[in-house]
Amino acid sequence: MHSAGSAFSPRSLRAPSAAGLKTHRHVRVCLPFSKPVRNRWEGRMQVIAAMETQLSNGPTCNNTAHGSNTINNCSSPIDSGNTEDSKTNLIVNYLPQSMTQEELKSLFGSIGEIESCKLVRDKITGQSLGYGFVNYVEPKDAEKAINTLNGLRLQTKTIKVSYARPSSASIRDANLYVSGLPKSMTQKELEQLFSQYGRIITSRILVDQVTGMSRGVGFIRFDKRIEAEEAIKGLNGQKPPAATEPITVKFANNPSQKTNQAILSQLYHSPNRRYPAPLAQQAQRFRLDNLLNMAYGVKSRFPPMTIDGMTSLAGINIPGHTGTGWCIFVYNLAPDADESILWQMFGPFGAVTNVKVIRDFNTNKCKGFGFVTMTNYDEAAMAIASLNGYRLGDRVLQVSFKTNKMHKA
DNA sequence: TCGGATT
Repeated sequence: MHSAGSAFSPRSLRAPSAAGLKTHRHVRVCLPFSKPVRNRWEGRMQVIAAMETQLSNGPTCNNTAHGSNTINNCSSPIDSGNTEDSKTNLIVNYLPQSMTQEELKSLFGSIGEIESCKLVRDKITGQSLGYGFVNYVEPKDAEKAINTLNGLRLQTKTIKVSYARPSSASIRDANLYVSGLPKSMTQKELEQLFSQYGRIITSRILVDQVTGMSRGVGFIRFDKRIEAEEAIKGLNGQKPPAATEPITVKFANNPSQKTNQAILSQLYHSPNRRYPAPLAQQAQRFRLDNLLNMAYGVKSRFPPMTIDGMTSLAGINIPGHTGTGWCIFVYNLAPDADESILWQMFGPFGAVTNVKVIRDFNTNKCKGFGFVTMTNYDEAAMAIASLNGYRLGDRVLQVSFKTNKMHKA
């Protein structure tokens, strides 16, 4: 966030460092004084100022890292001896979702002449996938771009600029999703665990945005797909050293899938939707109950605009409320229930952002319950009031806001 | 009978 009247904050730039890559994350920018260089900085600042003004603070979107440097990359003799790697082609990761190819070119063009520039987009939706490629004419400019733009803060993102690996089929689908990690495990320990299977390109442990604590899940991108396959064979279901629970290792979802799902969900809920869901008419029947509920003040009990402030400032717990919406517990689902039934049941009531059927790890059958996240309180309340007691097949569902208490004896 | 977590 920047103050009014100064769209550009110098602290969001990393200063160029004589030492090179890694030492200047918190160093203030010092403007060089020679005229051509100074103009470059000014040009870059204008671009960034324009972007920071133009790009609203929207929700953070998925990015994909395909680069060539791990975070604690120590340039090894093996790497530097590789003459096949391009010295002009860069991959830029963690771009703000709304940044266009033109803005990318403008930003990197302030360093030197660009041979080509490509922002990678989702094939179907055209949405940015948050990364792109910049190929310079001169290797010197590529190096300079890494030194001056890697780590640049744009919006809520810190961009990563590194040499791109040569495009190849063998490096595709080499990204792993890891869950069940001990909360105490560090990124370094995660890399140590996986490095026995190959060269790690990127690694990450996701953290809770409020507490900063590990969420026990993360990503490992290997250089080669076969390395990732071997890591799954070797580590999935295994206990890391000193861990009490086994970890799950599988191929990561494509980040564009979630975007597509969200878009489909939005289409589904658009006012112009022509074809109602199979259960919509049945759900409609319950809206009378909803009116009664509203008359009893269900909606006004938690004025939506104040919920976030209440929970964040006072730290109080409201059943079902999470940072991203209202979580609903659905009980008495059949063993063969799947996510689509939850979409069908809850979709007609409003914005559904997530559904989940909880399955047994071994049998993959539904354990009898699931969760639905809805954005708006009143729609979630309506769904609960309507669907609690709903007869699905030969089962009567129980639907309520999710609580924290465990019901196992 | 109240999870998993998808950068």
